Amino acid sequence: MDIKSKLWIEVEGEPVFGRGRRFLLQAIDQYGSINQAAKEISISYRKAWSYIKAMEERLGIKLVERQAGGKNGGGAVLTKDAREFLKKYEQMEEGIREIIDEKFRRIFYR
Amino acid sequence: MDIKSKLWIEVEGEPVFGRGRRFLLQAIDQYGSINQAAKEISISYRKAWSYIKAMEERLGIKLVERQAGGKNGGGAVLTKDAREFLKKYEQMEEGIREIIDEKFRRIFYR
DNA sequence: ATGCGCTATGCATAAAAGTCATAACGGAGA
DNA sequence: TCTCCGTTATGACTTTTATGCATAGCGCAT
Repeated sequence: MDIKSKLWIEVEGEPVFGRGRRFLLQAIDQYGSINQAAKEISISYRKAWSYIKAMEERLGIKLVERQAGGKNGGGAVLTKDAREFLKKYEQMEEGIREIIDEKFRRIFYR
Repeated sequence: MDIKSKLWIEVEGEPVFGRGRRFLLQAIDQYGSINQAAKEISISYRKAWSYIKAMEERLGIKLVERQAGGKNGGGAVLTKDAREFLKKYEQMEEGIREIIDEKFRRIFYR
């Protein structure tokens, strides 16, 4: 028996940011390409693209600067806003998992 | 922008208990009927029934004692095991929401 | 006997998620 | 200049999951 938790941010009742999207942005930052990032975190390009589109629409912020064609076929980089948002979200998650796990052990397996 | 969180328990990777199921069991306890409970928390009887079935199968514990037919058409009551489980889960949720909300405000709206 | 409100469940429908196919872009190298 | 490559960008289809509908059976009370 395991405890699980999710943490996400909504705008007008629609999810805009969570763990999966965090992974995606981090991977884009690392690999410089949506395509490569998607492969790395094992989701389809289509899905990654939809995530980004939805995030940007709902937050009203440009998160990923894209280029189709050109050197290496193009690529994508995070905007400054994206980095700031990411940082805040990381702080948000920090420590929460531990609190929950500890509580679970204490209550269910004391 | 709001922060949301979910907390649930899994057995072998399958969810067995979360907030929705907690509401359901509490409502059954209160109303003495799956049907009435489902109406009260605005889900279909079908869904409530599926929840209970899955929970019982995965936990391997009988949670709800049911009777079809009889006085008042029958009804349902929680088993002792269900009450114990419910109590533990309630303790589990307690305080976590507050921690998350506080953290969210501090980080995103400081 | 009949009615009532309940449990029980198969089946159809709807919604969501995932997959596939295709187009366009623009630098690099032949 | 022209083709190739890896990328972004989407529409359309398929598969899976969730939801809702319809119907049957139960047993007390009247």
